[in-house]
Amino acid sequence: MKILIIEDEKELSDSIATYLASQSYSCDTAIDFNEAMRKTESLDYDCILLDITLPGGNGLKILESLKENNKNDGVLILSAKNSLDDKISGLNMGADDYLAKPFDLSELSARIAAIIRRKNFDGLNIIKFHNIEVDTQSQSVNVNGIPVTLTRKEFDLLLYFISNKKRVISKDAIARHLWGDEMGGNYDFIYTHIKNLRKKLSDAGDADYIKSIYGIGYKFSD
Amino acid sequence: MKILIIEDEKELSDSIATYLASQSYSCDTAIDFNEAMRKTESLDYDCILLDITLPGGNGLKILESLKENNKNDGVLILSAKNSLDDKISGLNMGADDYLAKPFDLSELSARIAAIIRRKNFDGLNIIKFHNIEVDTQSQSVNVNGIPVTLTRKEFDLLLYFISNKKRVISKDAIARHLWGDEMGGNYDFIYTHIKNLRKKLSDAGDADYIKSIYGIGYKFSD
DNA sequence: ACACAACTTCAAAATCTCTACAAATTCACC
DNA sequence: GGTGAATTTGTAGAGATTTTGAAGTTGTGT
Repeated sequence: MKILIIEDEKELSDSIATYLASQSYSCDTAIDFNEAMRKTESLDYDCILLDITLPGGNGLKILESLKENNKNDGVLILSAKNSLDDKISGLNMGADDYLAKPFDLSELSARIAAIIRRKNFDGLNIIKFHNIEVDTQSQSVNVNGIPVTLTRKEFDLLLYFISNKKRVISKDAIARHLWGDEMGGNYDFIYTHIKNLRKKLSDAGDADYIKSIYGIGYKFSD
Repeated sequence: MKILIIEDEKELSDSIATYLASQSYSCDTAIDFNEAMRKTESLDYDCILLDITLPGGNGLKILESLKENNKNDGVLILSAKNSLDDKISGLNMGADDYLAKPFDLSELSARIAAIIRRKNFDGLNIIKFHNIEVDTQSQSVNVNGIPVTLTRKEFDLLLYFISNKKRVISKDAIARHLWGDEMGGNYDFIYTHIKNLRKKLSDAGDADYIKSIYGIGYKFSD
């Protein structure tokens, strides 16, 4: 799960990132308006932590732009202002939740989990594709009723494929989704994880739904 | 056994918590709608005491959300209103029992015990998994007919595993179930208790049903 | 206050996963 | 078909997680 922390107080931002990393989220950070716009435009996040008061522009603009572009990243607003006004305008603009500073990291994490749950699965935890069932809560996968144990990266990969099924996904998008945006143009680990995932799925009697698109990436479909 | 007390009168909430703690339940509290939603979403309780009239939202909404998410926490409704209406709508929505304020703490405790008994064991006190028999009343365990004495944490752990058999359980879920939600990201005690539990079970001639899921948690199955 | 049991903390060893690199294969284009 | 680039596959070492044994702390009953 990828999270973007938009927050200008570097210390706070770092401590959030460290904590969320320990909860096995991968985090990017943005410290001003421009960096935030750049990252939200080019990448998809499962959840964005958005500080309203930001150098270079109002944080609500970022929210607005997300909605205009039909992105459906979850948004959790962080703000020192505990004013009802901010809360209301944020939620009206489509933010998913609001948290006033200062807050507990454990509370933050609980709310992020709630947002991601709601956003992705409409209250359900099981996503299916043909004979593959992915339970996002228990992080378990069944194929033809047979339980298949995947490693974390394999699970993330399969989940990403399934939630983008029938669409072509670039290796770059996969890389950024699973590892964040700081990585050279080396896709060796994608190749390896895909190989392992393919093997585990086919061992469970599955057709190979992971189609390679030469020069571009992959597509998950039948 | 974990109990959540959703009640905005802090004094009442505290006295319930103190009393139940003396009966060796572990209690969390929530004083308004949002806190209650957060805790019921992220944690599993054996029984939830639910005050209907709550700042921030109607308590019945919480009940509704529990049912939608297929949680099976037991629910005991507390309300000052002794009106038939409230009682009926609560029970219709799947609450397990109803208690009008003011009430005796001893009566409350008796009803909680009844709910937990019903919920977990359908009137029976013995849960089985293959050659393991867990008697929840006497807190005793038999493996292949041989009595095995477990400590309380070990017993809780085994009970949690058995009642969630064949599902992957995150270390986090285990931690929250056995210790509540205030704990850092340290799982050393889980490791130790699992080690001890495994040893006692295998000493009694059991296969190791406790499977480790690397990076996630455990699964109790064959 | 004492003894005993239960629980937690700590650190090492064992195990598993991820990444990096290299060889073999496949693909698109000529 | 030949060629170079891209992908697949195999393997080993680095890194992270879990297991384990043991020591330290807390709690309970007498």
